[in-house]
Amino acid sequence: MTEKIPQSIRERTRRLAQTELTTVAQDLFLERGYEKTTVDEIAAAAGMSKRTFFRYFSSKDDLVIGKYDLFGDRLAEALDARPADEPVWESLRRVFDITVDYVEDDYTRARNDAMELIVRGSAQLNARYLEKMQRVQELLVGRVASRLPSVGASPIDPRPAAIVGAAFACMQAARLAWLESDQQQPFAECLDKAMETFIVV
Amino acid sequence: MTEKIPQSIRERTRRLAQTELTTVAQDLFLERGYEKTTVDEIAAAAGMSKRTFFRYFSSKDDLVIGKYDLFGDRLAEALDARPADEPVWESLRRVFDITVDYVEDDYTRARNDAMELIVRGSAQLNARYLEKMQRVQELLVGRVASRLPSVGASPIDPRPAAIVGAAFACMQAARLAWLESDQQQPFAECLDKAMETFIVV
DNA sequence: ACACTATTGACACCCGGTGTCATGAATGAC
DNA sequence: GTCATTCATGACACCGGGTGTCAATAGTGT
Repeated sequence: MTEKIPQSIRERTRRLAQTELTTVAQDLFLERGYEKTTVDEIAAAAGMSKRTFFRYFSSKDDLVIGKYDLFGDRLAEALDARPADEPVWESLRRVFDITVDYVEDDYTRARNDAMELIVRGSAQLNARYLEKMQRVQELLVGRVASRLPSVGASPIDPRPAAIVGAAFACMQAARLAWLESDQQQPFAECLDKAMETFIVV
Repeated sequence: MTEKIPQSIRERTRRLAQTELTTVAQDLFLERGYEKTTVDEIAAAAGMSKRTFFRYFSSKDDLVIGKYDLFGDRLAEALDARPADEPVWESLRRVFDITVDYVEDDYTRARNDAMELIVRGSAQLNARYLEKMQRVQELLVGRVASRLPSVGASPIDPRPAAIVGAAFACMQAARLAWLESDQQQPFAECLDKAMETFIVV
């Protein structure tokens, strides 16, 4: 009876080490930039060896953008929770409320924005980020397809992927506009404005 | 009178070496995959040293996706050539005719498709590809913004980026659908179907 | 106290990428 | 034709991200 919860102590210390590592790394990134900070330095600053760092994160990129792996699942879950007869575009907008809450949350905001800048500041990292987002989109495409009035004729329908991709494009655009406007108006409004540009047939 | 054309012999041999390198590399990539092929191997197969390889391509990725740098300029140029009073969505569709021609060209098709598979087969490469495409999009956003009936009120308008992003999402979706349907119907039809899903306000 | 297991660091190694330098070939001037 | 310049090349050493291996050690259960 030493293990009440499936992942206990070991797992918990692991999480601790990871968060410690990320905070230390963030400071270094903000200080001298992502690419000019070596894994050796991060590891040393956290009091461990490079080899051990790679036991906590599969890569240097993963330290920054690894968290987006859960993001996809959360979106998929949220989409499943929407009523089946709701127009897809509306469903997607509601699903993005997850992002809205996350982005507008005062508590995590400062750190998020910092990370956002780090990601945009490195081509390497930005590339990885976009790839992750593509993976996230793939999780949604199937679900959108099943909600679409299928036109049996066409062999493979490009529309589900187009709709999901367009929705993500709106979110990216909204996020960028929001960041560049110094958050004058709520992010939700930016997103609404972007998504209202399109009427989905 | 040894130099009729601004870039002659030197530049020409350079191009030759580059194409030689790419064909050799493609063969190796198709044989054992992108990531399992080292730059040393590519260079050796082309009869040169690794150091020389990097004088022809700035990176291993660049050998595969470097060509997309020109792509952005061509799209921007094509967009500039569209009538100013044409609806943007229509303009973008017409601009994408460049891609349509390229994709459907029988001569380059086999090689393109091979490259496409290589790119999709490597997370690393795919990430870089997406990043390049984002850069391409950035070239178009400003132009779209200037064509949009501007609503002076909003500080920074998310719509231009959203529109361009959505258009690219349509192109990606169409390309994927076309590839997966074994090119039964023309690519242009896939693209039309994807883009007709949206009405841009 | 003992055995077992997970974590760690040290080390060697691979690969992508860069700086440096000496060699050598093509080019141009005389 | 000779000489000097210029550019491409290869060899080499190096950096940083990432992995495999192994021995030492710490934590845990009995």
